[in-house]
Amino acid sequence: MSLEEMTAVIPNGRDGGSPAGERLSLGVAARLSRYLQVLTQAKKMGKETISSHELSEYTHVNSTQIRRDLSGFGKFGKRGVGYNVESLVSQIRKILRTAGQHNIALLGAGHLGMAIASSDIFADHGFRVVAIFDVDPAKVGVPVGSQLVRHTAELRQTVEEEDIVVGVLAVPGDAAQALADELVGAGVKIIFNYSDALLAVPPEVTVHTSSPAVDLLYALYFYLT
Amino acid sequence: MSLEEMTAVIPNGRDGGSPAGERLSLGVAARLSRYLQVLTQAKKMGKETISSHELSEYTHVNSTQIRRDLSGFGKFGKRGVGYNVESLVSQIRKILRTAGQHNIALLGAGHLGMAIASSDIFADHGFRVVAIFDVDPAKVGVPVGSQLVRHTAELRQTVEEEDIVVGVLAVPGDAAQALADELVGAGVKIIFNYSDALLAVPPEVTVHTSSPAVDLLYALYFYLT
DNA sequence: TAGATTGTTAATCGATTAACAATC
DNA sequence: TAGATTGTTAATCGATTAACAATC
Repeated sequence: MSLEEMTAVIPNGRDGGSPAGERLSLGVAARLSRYLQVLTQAKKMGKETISSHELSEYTHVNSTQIRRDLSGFGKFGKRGVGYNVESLVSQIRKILRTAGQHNIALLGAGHLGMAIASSDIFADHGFRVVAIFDVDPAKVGVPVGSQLVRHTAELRQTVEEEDIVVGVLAVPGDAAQALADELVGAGVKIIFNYSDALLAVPPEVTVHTSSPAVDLLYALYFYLT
Repeated sequence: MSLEEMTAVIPNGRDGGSPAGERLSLGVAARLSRYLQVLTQAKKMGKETISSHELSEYTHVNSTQIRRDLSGFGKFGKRGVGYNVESLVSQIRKILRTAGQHNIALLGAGHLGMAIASSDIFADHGFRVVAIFDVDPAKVGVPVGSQLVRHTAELRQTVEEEDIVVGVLAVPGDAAQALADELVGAGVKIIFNYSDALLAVPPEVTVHTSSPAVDLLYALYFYLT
Protein backbone atom coordinates (compact mmCIF):
# COMPACT_ATOMS: atom_id res chain seq x y z
CA MET A 1 0.00 0.00 0.00
CA SER A 2 1.64 3.11 -1.06
CA LEU A 3 0.43 5.65 -3.55
CA GLU A 4 -1.31 8.16 -1.35
CA GLU A 5 -1.09 11.08 -3.72
CA MET A 6 -3.93 10.11 -5.95
CA THR A 7 -7.44 11.20 -5.19
CA ALA A 8 -9.63 8.43 -4.03
CA VAL A 9 -13.22 8.08 -5.07
CA ILE A 10 -14.83 5.55 -2.85
CA PRO A 11 -16.94 2.93 -4.56
CA ASN A 12 -19.17 2.21 -1.62
CA GLY A 13 -22.08 0.26 -2.98
CA ARG A 14 -24.17 1.88 -0.28
CA ASP A 15 -27.00 2.83 -2.60
CA GLY A 16 -27.19 -0.54 -4.22
CA GLY A 17 -25.45 0.26 -7.46
CA SER A 18 -22.07 -1.17 -8.34
CA PRO A 19 -19.35 1.47 -8.57
CA ALA A 20 -19.30 1.25 -12.35
CA GLY A 21 -16.63 3.47 -13.84
CA GLU A 22 -15.46 5.14 -10.66
CA ARG A 23 -11.94 4.89 -9.45
CA LEU A 24 -11.23 2.48 -6.64
CA SER A 25 -9.99 3.82 -3.34
CA LEU A 26 -6.37 3.09 -2.54
CA GLY A 27 -7.35 0.65 0.18
CA VAL A 28 -9.76 -1.29 -1.97
CA ALA A 29 -7.32 -1.53 -4.86
CA ALA A 30 -4.56 -2.73 -2.55
CA ARG A 31 -6.75 -5.38 -0.97
CA LEU A 32 -8.11 -6.61 -4.29
CA SER A 33 -4.52 -6.99 -5.52
CA ARG A 34 -3.80 -8.96 -2.41
CA TYR A 35 -6.75 -11.29 -2.96
CA LEU A 36 -5.58 -11.77 -6.51
CA GLN A 37 -2.19 -12.89 -5.31
CA VAL A 38 -3.59 -15.57 -3.04
CA LEU A 39 -6.18 -16.64 -5.57
CA THR A 40 -3.51 -17.07 -8.22
CA GLN A 41 -1.49 -19.23 -5.86
CA ALA A 42 -4.59 -21.21 -4.90
CA LYS A 43 -5.47 -21.75 -8.55
CA LYS A 44 -1.99 -23.08 -9.23
CA MET A 45 -2.44 -25.56 -6.43
CA GLY A 46 -5.66 -26.83 -7.95
CA LYS A 47 -8.07 -25.33 -5.43
CA GLU A 48 -11.52 -24.83 -6.96
CA THR A 49 -13.39 -22.86 -4.33
CA ILE A 50 -12.27 -20.72 -1.44
CA SER A 51 -14.20 -19.17 1.44
CA SER A 52 -13.80 -15.65 2.73
CA HIS A 53 -12.44 -17.19 5.90
CA GLU A 54 -9.66 -19.00 4.04
CA LEU A 55 -8.83 -15.90 2.06
CA SER A 56 -8.66 -14.08 5.36
CA GLU A 57 -6.13 -16.54 6.77
CA TYR A 58 -3.78 -16.01 3.87
CA THR A 59 -4.20 -12.29 3.36
CA HIS A 60 -4.57 -11.25 7.02
CA VAL A 61 -7.59 -9.19 6.00
CA ASN A 62 -10.75 -9.63 8.06
CA SER A 63 -13.21 -11.98 6.37
CA THR A 64 -16.12 -9.56 6.67
CA GLN A 65 -14.02 -6.96 4.96
CA ILE A 66 -13.32 -9.37 2.13
CA ARG A 67 -16.98 -10.17 1.57
CA ARG A 68 -17.77 -6.48 1.75
CA ASP A 69 -15.10 -5.59 -0.81
CA LEU A 70 -16.30 -8.24 -3.22
CA SER A 71 -20.02 -7.75 -2.82
CA GLY A 72 -19.58 -4.13 -3.84
CA PHE A 73 -19.00 -5.34 -7.39
CA GLY A 74 -21.44 -8.21 -7.70
CA LYS A 75 -22.54 -11.44 -6.09
CA PHE A 76 -19.54 -13.60 -6.80
CA GLY A 77 -19.96 -16.12 -4.01
CA LYS A 78 -22.27 -19.03 -3.30
CA ARG A 79 -23.70 -19.22 0.21
CA GLY A 80 -22.63 -22.31 2.05
CA VAL A 81 -19.88 -22.92 -0.50
CA GLY A 82 -17.61 -19.95 -1.04
CA TYR A 83 -16.10 -18.35 -4.12
CA ASN A 84 -15.04 -20.09 -7.30
CA VAL A 85 -11.30 -19.44 -7.50
CA GLU A 86 -11.02 -19.21 -11.25
CA SER A 87 -13.99 -16.96 -11.78
CA LEU A 88 -13.02 -14.71 -8.90
CA VAL A 89 -9.58 -14.24 -10.42
CA SER A 90 -11.06 -13.02 -13.67
CA GLN A 91 -13.62 -10.84 -11.90
CA ILE A 92 -10.94 -9.07 -9.88
CA ARG A 93 -8.77 -8.65 -12.96
CA LYS A 94 -11.73 -7.01 -14.64
CA ILE A 95 -12.31 -4.71 -11.68
CA LEU A 96 -8.64 -3.72 -11.58
CA ARG A 97 -8.76 -3.32 -15.36
CA THR A 98 -5.46 -5.14 -15.61
CA ALA A 99 -6.68 -8.15 -17.51
CA GLY A 100 -4.42 -7.53 -20.49
CA GLN A 101 -0.76 -8.10 -21.20
CA HIS A 102 1.83 -5.52 -20.18
CA ASN A 103 5.40 -5.33 -21.34
CA ILE A 104 8.25 -4.71 -18.97
CA ALA A 105 11.93 -3.92 -19.39
CA LEU A 106 14.38 -5.51 -17.00
CA LEU A 107 17.52 -3.51 -16.24
CA GLY A 108 20.42 -5.56 -14.94
CA ALA A 109 21.39 -9.12 -15.85
CA GLY A 110 23.06 -10.00 -12.56
CA HIS A 111 21.80 -12.59 -10.12
CA LEU A 112 18.62 -10.68 -9.36
CA GLY A 113 17.89 -9.98 -13.01
CA MET A 114 18.40 -13.64 -13.84
CA ALA A 115 16.13 -14.69 -11.00
CA ILE A 116 13.38 -12.38 -12.21
CA ALA A 117 13.77 -13.34 -15.87
CA SER A 118 13.61 -17.03 -15.17
CA SER A 119 10.72 -17.00 -12.71
CA ASP A 120 7.11 -16.64 -13.63
CA ILE A 121 6.13 -14.30 -10.84
CA PHE A 122 5.51 -11.59 -13.40
CA ALA A 123 4.20 -13.82 -16.17
CA ASP A 124 1.46 -15.14 -13.88
CA HIS A 125 -0.02 -11.69 -13.70
CA GLY A 126 0.15 -10.75 -17.33
CA PHE A 127 3.54 -9.08 -17.34
CA ARG A 128 5.99 -10.04 -20.03
CA VAL A 129 9.72 -9.32 -19.82
CA VAL A 130 10.30 -8.23 -23.41
CA ALA A 131 13.80 -6.84 -22.99
CA ILE A 132 16.77 -7.24 -20.66
CA PHE A 133 19.59 -4.71 -20.47
CA ASP A 134 23.05 -4.55 -18.98
CA VAL A 135 26.03 -2.22 -19.28
CA ASP A 136 28.56 -5.04 -19.10
CA PRO A 137 29.69 -5.85 -22.69
CA ALA A 138 30.45 -9.39 -21.56
CA LYS A 139 26.78 -9.94 -20.81
CA VAL A 140 25.35 -8.34 -23.94
CA GLY A 141 24.16 -10.99 -26.38
CA VAL A 142 23.92 -13.72 -23.78
CA PRO A 143 20.53 -15.46 -23.71
CA VAL A 144 18.52 -14.99 -20.49
CA GLY A 145 15.06 -16.47 -20.33
CA SER A 146 13.61 -15.99 -23.79
CA GLN A 147 15.67 -12.88 -24.54
CA LEU A 148 19.17 -11.88 -25.47
CA VAL A 149 20.70 -9.27 -23.17
CA ARG A 150 20.90 -5.88 -24.87
CA HIS A 151 23.19 -2.99 -24.12
CA THR A 152 21.73 -0.17 -22.05
CA ALA A 153 22.38 2.23 -24.91
CA GLU A 154 19.48 0.65 -26.78
CA LEU A 155 17.07 1.33 -23.95
CA ARG A 156 15.23 4.30 -25.33
CA GLN A 157 14.65 2.84 -28.76
CA THR A 158 13.51 -0.50 -27.38
CA VAL A 159 11.02 1.06 -25.00
CA GLU A 160 9.30 2.72 -27.95
CA GLU A 161 9.41 -0.29 -30.23
CA GLU A 162 8.19 -2.77 -27.69
CA ASP A 163 5.57 -0.57 -26.03
CA ILE A 164 7.09 -0.94 -22.59
CA VAL A 165 5.16 0.56 -19.68
CA VAL A 166 7.15 -0.69 -16.70
CA GLY A 167 10.87 -0.63 -15.95
CA VAL A 168 12.36 -2.94 -13.34
CA LEU A 169 15.67 -1.82 -11.83
CA ALA A 170 17.75 -4.80 -10.74
CA VAL A 171 21.04 -2.93 -10.64
CA PRO A 172 23.47 -1.64 -7.99
CA GLY A 173 22.41 1.50 -6.15
CA ASP A 174 24.95 3.76 -7.81
CA ALA A 175 23.66 2.95 -11.29
CA ALA A 176 19.98 3.29 -10.46
CA GLN A 177 19.34 7.02 -10.80
CA ALA A 178 20.97 7.29 -14.24
CA LEU A 179 18.90 4.39 -15.53
CA ALA A 180 15.76 5.79 -13.94
CA ASP A 181 16.42 9.03 -15.84
CA GLU A 182 16.76 7.04 -19.04
CA LEU A 183 13.51 5.23 -18.39
CA VAL A 184 11.70 8.46 -17.65
CA GLY A 185 13.15 10.03 -20.78
CA ALA A 186 11.91 7.09 -22.80
CA GLY A 187 8.41 7.59 -21.45
CA VAL A 188 8.13 4.82 -18.88
CA LYS A 189 5.62 5.75 -16.18
CA ILE A 190 6.12 3.00 -13.60
CA ILE A 191 9.48 2.06 -12.13
CA PHE A 192 10.03 -0.89 -9.89
CA ASN A 193 13.18 -0.27 -7.88
CA TYR A 194 15.12 -3.18 -6.37
CA SER A 195 18.18 -1.06 -5.63
CA ASP A 196 18.81 0.82 -2.42
CA ALA A 197 18.90 4.21 -4.13
CA LEU A 198 16.39 6.96 -3.47
CA LEU A 199 15.11 7.84 -6.92
CA ALA A 200 14.16 11.36 -7.94
CA VAL A 201 11.53 11.30 -10.69
CA PRO A 202 8.91 13.69 -12.10
CA PRO A 203 5.53 13.61 -10.35
CA GLU A 204 3.79 11.70 -13.14
CA VAL A 205 6.11 8.74 -12.66
CA THR A 206 5.43 6.19 -9.93
CA VAL A 207 8.33 4.54 -8.16
CA HIS A 208 7.82 1.43 -6.12
CA THR A 209 10.84 0.49 -4.04
CA SER A 210 11.12 -3.07 -2.88
CA SER A 211 12.22 -3.42 0.72
CA PRO A 212 12.13 -6.97 2.04
CA ALA A 213 14.25 -6.03 5.03
CA VAL A 214 11.74 -3.42 6.09
CA ASP A 215 8.91 -5.90 5.73
CA LEU A 216 10.93 -8.20 7.94
CA LEU A 217 11.45 -5.51 10.56
CA TYR A 218 7.72 -5.00 10.63
CA ALA A 219 7.01 -8.70 11.09
CA LEU A 220 9.72 -8.89 13.71
CA TYR A 221 8.19 -6.10 15.74
CA PHE A 222 5.07 -8.13 16.34
CA TYR A 223 7.11 -11.19 17.09
CA LEU A 224 9.26 -9.41 19.66
CA THR A 225 6.40 -7.68 21.46
CA MET B 1 0.96 -3.77 5.67
CA SER B 2 -0.27 -7.16 6.45
CA LEU B 3 -0.56 -8.80 9.80
CA GLU B 4 -4.11 -8.08 10.79
CA GLU B 5 -4.53 -10.85 13.26
CA MET B 6 -2.72 -9.25 16.12
CA THR B 7 -4.52 -7.04 18.53
CA ALA B 8 -3.64 -3.42 18.17
CA VAL B 9 -3.29 -1.09 21.09
CA ILE B 10 -3.23 2.42 19.79
CA PRO B 11 -0.50 4.63 21.20
CA ASN B 12 -2.29 7.90 20.64
CA GLY B 13 -0.37 10.47 22.59
CA ARG B 14 -3.66 12.24 23.13
CA ASP B 15 -3.15 12.75 26.84
CA GLY B 16 0.34 14.05 26.45
CA GLY B 17 2.25 10.98 27.54
CA SER B 18 4.36 9.01 25.14
CA PRO B 19 3.01 5.49 24.54
CA ALA B 20 5.77 3.96 26.63
CA GLY B 21 5.54 0.21 26.66
CA GLU B 22 2.35 -0.17 24.68
CA ARG B 23 2.22 -2.02 21.46
CA LEU B 24 2.12 0.01 18.27
CA SER B 25 -0.91 -0.22 16.05
CA LEU B 26 -0.41 -2.07 12.79
CA GLY B 27 -0.67 1.13 10.81
CA VAL B 28 1.87 3.02 12.89
CA ALA B 29 4.35 0.14 12.85
CA ALA B 30 4.00 -0.18 9.07
CA ARG B 31 4.51 3.52 8.50
CA LEU B 32 7.48 3.75 10.86
CA SER B 33 9.09 0.87 8.97
CA ARG B 34 8.48 2.77 5.79
CA TYR B 35 10.11 5.92 7.13
CA LEU B 36 13.03 3.82 8.23
CA GLN B 37 13.51 2.51 4.72
CA VAL B 38 13.68 5.96 3.17
CA LEU B 39 15.82 7.32 5.99
CA THR B 40 18.29 4.49 5.55
CA GLN B 41 18.53 5.26 1.86
CA ALA B 42 18.87 8.98 2.55
CA LYS B 43 21.61 8.35 5.07
CA LYS B 44 23.51 6.29 2.53
CA MET B 45 23.34 9.17 0.12
CA GLY B 46 24.82 11.52 2.66
CA LYS B 47 21.67 13.50 3.47
CA GLU B 48 21.87 15.07 6.94
CA THR B 49 18.39 16.45 7.51
CA ILE B 50 15.04 15.70 5.96
CA SER B 51 11.69 17.47 6.20
CA SER B 52 8.34 15.81 6.68
CA HIS B 53 7.48 17.03 3.22
CA GLU B 54 10.44 15.24 1.65
CA LEU B 55 9.68 12.09 3.60
CA SER B 56 6.14 12.38 2.31
CA GLU B 57 7.29 12.51 -1.31
CA TYR B 58 9.23 9.31 -0.98
CA THR B 59 6.85 7.35 1.22
CA HIS B 60 3.56 8.61 -0.25
CA VAL B 61 2.37 9.20 3.30
CA ASN B 62 0.82 12.59 4.06
CA SER B 63 3.32 14.92 5.73
CA THR B 64 0.95 15.81 8.58
CA GLN B 65 0.55 12.12 9.26
CA ILE B 66 4.32 11.74 9.42
CA ARG B 67 4.77 14.58 11.90
CA ARG B 68 1.90 13.19 13.92
CA ASP B 69 3.38 9.69 13.99
CA LEU B 70 6.77 10.98 15.09
CA SER B 71 5.63 13.55 17.60
CA GLY B 72 3.79 10.82 19.47
CA PHE B 73 7.16 9.54 20.66
CA GLY B 74 9.09 12.72 21.25
CA LYS B 75 10.14 16.00 19.68
CA PHE B 76 12.59 14.72 17.12
CA GLY B 77 12.43 17.60 14.67
CA LYS B 78 13.68 21.16 14.59
CA ARG B 79 11.21 23.79 13.40
CA GLY B 80 12.33 25.50 10.25
CA VAL B 81 14.89 22.78 9.62
CA GLY B 82 13.45 19.28 9.66
CA TYR B 83 14.63 16.01 11.15
CA ASN B 84 18.21 14.84 11.57
CA VAL B 85 18.41 11.73 9.42
CA GLU B 86 20.85 9.78 11.54
CA SER B 87 19.18 10.46 14.85
CA LEU B 88 15.73 9.75 13.45
CA VAL B 89 16.92 6.38 12.19
CA SER B 90 18.07 5.38 15.64
CA GLN B 91 14.93 6.77 17.29
CA ILE B 92 12.67 4.74 15.03
CA ARG B 93 14.78 1.65 15.54
CA LYS B 94 14.34 2.14 19.26
CA ILE B 95 10.59 2.55 18.91
CA LEU B 96 10.33 -0.57 16.77
CA ARG B 97 12.60 -2.33 19.25
CA THR B 98 14.53 -3.82 16.37
CA ALA B 99 17.81 -2.10 17.04
CA GLY B 100 19.69 -5.35 17.55
CA GLN B 101 21.10 -7.97 15.23
CA HIS B 102 18.92 -10.80 13.98
CA ASN B 103 20.06 -13.97 12.32
CA ILE B 104 18.40 -15.34 9.23
CA ALA B 105 18.64 -18.59 7.31
CA LEU B 106 18.49 -18.46 3.54
CA LEU B 107 17.00 -21.47 1.81
CA GLY B 108 17.98 -21.89 -1.81
CA ALA B 109 21.29 -21.02 -3.46
CA GLY B 110 19.91 -20.32 -6.93
CA HIS B 111 19.95 -16.94 -8.62
CA LEU B 112 17.62 -15.39 -6.10
CA GLY B 113 19.47 -16.82 -3.14
CA MET B 114 22.76 -15.54 -4.54
CA ALA B 115 21.25 -12.10 -5.14
CA ILE B 116 20.04 -11.92 -1.56
CA ALA B 117 23.27 -13.23 -0.07
CA SER B 118 25.43 -10.79 -1.97
CA SER B 119 23.32 -7.68 -1.45
CA ASP B 120 23.19 -5.68 1.72
CA ILE B 121 19.47 -5.05 1.75
CA PHE B 122 19.18 -7.20 4.84
CA ALA B 123 22.50 -6.23 6.42
CA ASP B 124 21.50 -2.56 6.37
CA HIS B 125 18.69 -3.30 8.74
CA GLY B 126 20.51 -5.50 11.18
CA PHE B 127 19.78 -8.87 9.60
CA ARG B 128 22.65 -11.26 9.12
CA VAL B 129 22.49 -14.24 6.77
CA VAL B 130 24.24 -16.79 8.96
CA ALA B 131 23.44 -19.88 6.91
CA ILE B 132 22.56 -20.79 3.34
CA PHE B 133 21.02 -24.12 2.39
CA ASP B 134 20.37 -26.04 -0.78
CA VAL B 135 19.31 -29.59 -1.62
CA ASP B 136 21.58 -29.79 -4.66
CA PRO B 137 24.76 -31.69 -3.64
CA ALA B 138 26.65 -29.82 -6.35
CA LYS B 139 26.01 -26.56 -4.54
CA VAL B 140 26.78 -27.76 -1.02
CA GLY B 141 30.18 -26.51 0.11
CA VAL B 142 30.34 -23.72 -2.45
CA PRO B 143 31.06 -20.30 -0.92
CA VAL B 144 28.27 -17.74 -1.26
CA GLY B 145 28.75 -14.37 0.36
CA SER B 146 30.55 -15.08 3.62
CA GLN B 147 29.11 -18.57 3.99
CA LEU B 148 29.52 -22.05 2.58
CA VAL B 149 26.31 -23.58 1.29
CA ARG B 150 25.03 -26.31 3.63
CA HIS B 151 22.78 -29.22 2.87
CA THR B 152 19.14 -28.80 3.83
CA ALA B 153 19.46 -31.82 6.10
CA GLU B 154 21.46 -29.69 8.52
CA LEU B 155 18.70 -27.10 8.76
CA ARG B 156 17.23 -28.03 12.11
CA GLN B 157 20.53 -28.27 13.91
CA THR B 158 21.85 -25.03 12.44
CA VAL B 159 18.75 -23.08 13.42
CA GLU B 160 19.33 -24.04 17.03
CA GLU B 161 23.07 -23.46 17.03
CA GLU B 162 22.92 -20.11 15.28
CA ASP B 163 19.85 -18.73 17.02
CA ILE B 164 17.99 -18.13 13.78
CA VAL B 165 14.66 -16.31 14.01
CA VAL B 166 13.82 -15.78 10.36
CA GLY B 167 13.78 -18.17 7.40
CA VAL B 168 13.86 -16.84 3.85
CA LEU B 169 12.51 -19.18 1.19
CA ALA B 170 14.20 -18.56 -2.16
CA VAL B 171 13.24 -21.91 -3.64
CA PRO B 172 10.84 -23.24 -6.32
CA GLY B 173 7.20 -23.39 -5.33
CA ASP B 174 7.06 -27.16 -5.13
CA ALA B 175 9.83 -27.28 -2.55
CA ALA B 176 8.52 -24.48 -0.38
CA GLN B 177 5.98 -26.21 1.85
CA ALA B 178 8.35 -29.01 2.88
CA LEU B 179 11.02 -26.49 3.83
CA ALA B 180 8.50 -24.33 5.63
CA ASP B 181 7.56 -27.39 7.70
CA GLU B 182 11.23 -27.92 8.50
CA LEU B 183 11.63 -24.30 9.56
CA VAL B 184 8.54 -24.47 11.73
CA GLY B 185 9.75 -27.71 13.27
CA ALA B 186 13.07 -26.06 14.04
CA GLY B 187 11.28 -23.26 15.87
CA VAL B 188 11.49 -20.42 13.33
CA LYS B 189 8.62 -17.98 13.84
CA ILE B 190 8.92 -15.73 10.80
CA ILE B 191 9.05 -17.00 7.23
CA PHE B 192 9.73 -14.81 4.27
CA ASN B 193 8.36 -16.53 1.20
CA TYR B 194 9.68 -15.69 -2.26
CA SER B 195 8.10 -18.74 -3.87
CA ASP B 196 4.64 -18.82 -5.41
CA ALA B 197 3.39 -21.49 -3.01
CA LEU B 198 0.61 -20.93 -0.52
CA LEU B 199 2.14 -21.97 2.78
CA ALA B 200 0.19 -23.64 5.55
CA VAL B 201 1.73 -22.92 8.95
CA PRO B 202 0.62 -22.94 12.58
CA PRO B 203 -0.99 -19.72 13.82
CA GLU B 204 2.03 -18.62 15.84
CA VAL B 205 4.15 -18.46 12.71
CA THR B 206 4.03 -15.41 10.46
CA VAL B 207 4.41 -15.83 6.72
CA HIS B 208 5.18 -12.87 4.54
CA THR B 209 4.87 -13.63 0.85
CA SER B 210 6.67 -11.38 -1.57
CA SER B 211 4.62 -10.45 -4.60
CA PRO B 212 6.25 -7.87 -6.83
CA ALA B 213 3.85 -8.61 -9.65
CA VAL B 214 0.89 -7.78 -7.45
CA ASP B 215 2.52 -4.55 -6.37
CA LEU B 216 2.95 -3.78 -10.04
CA LEU B 217 -0.68 -4.50 -10.80
CA TYR B 218 -1.63 -2.08 -8.07
CA ALA B 219 0.61 0.66 -9.46
CA LEU B 220 -0.66 -0.07 -12.94
CA TYR B 221 -4.26 0.39 -11.90
CA PHE B 222 -3.63 4.00 -10.99
CA TYR B 223 -1.68 4.51 -14.16
CA LEU B 224 -4.40 3.11 -16.37
CA THR B 225 -7.27 4.98 -14.75
C1' DT C 1 -33.20 -30.73 7.20
C1' DA C 2 -28.75 -29.12 9.25
C1' DG C 3 -24.50 -26.88 8.51
C1' DA C 4 -21.92 -23.55 6.28
C1' DT C 5 -21.06 -19.34 4.26
C1' DT C 6 -22.43 -15.24 1.83
C1' DG C 7 -24.33 -10.52 1.61
C1' DT C 8 -25.52 -6.52 4.34
C1' DT C 9 -26.56 -3.55 8.14
C1' DA C 10 -25.34 -0.56 11.93
C1' DA C 11 -22.12 1.02 15.18
C1' DT C 12 -17.42 2.08 16.43
C1' DC C 13 -12.94 3.26 15.96
C1' DG C 14 -8.75 4.80 13.72
C1' DA C 15 -6.72 7.39 9.88
C1' DT C 16 -6.51 11.39 7.38
C1' DT C 17 -6.43 16.16 6.59
C1' DA C 18 -6.51 21.30 6.81
C1' DA C 19 -5.24 24.84 9.51
C1' DC C 20 -2.34 27.37 12.45
C1' DA C 21 0.36 28.75 16.42
C1' DA C 22 5.02 27.94 18.00
C1' DT C 23 9.73 28.33 17.03
C1' DC C 24 14.08 27.41 14.73
C1' DT D 1 13.39 39.88 10.80
C1' DA D 2 11.42 36.68 7.27
C1' DG D 3 10.92 32.11 5.76
C1' DA D 4 10.43 27.49 6.72
C1' DT D 5 8.93 23.69 9.13
C1' DT D 6 7.45 21.36 13.27
C1' DG D 7 3.96 20.06 16.72
C1' DT D 8 -0.95 19.86 17.67
C1' DT D 9 -5.83 20.58 17.43
C1' DA D 10 -10.39 19.68 15.68
C1' DA D 11 -13.31 17.90 12.24
C1' DT D 12 -14.28 14.50 8.74
C1' DC D 13 -14.18 10.43 6.45
C1' DG D 14 -13.16 5.62 5.56
C1' DA D 15 -12.09 1.09 7.52
C1' DT D 16 -13.22 -2.33 10.56
C1' DT D 17 -16.07 -5.36 13.02
C1' DA D 18 -19.92 -8.04 15.17
C1' DA D 19 -24.13 -9.72 14.23
C1' DC D 20 -27.55 -11.91 11.59
C1' DA D 21 -30.86 -12.89 7.99
C1' DA D 22 -30.72 -15.09 3.53
C1' DT D 23 -29.70 -19.11 1.04
C1' DC D 24 -26.82 -22.67 -0.96
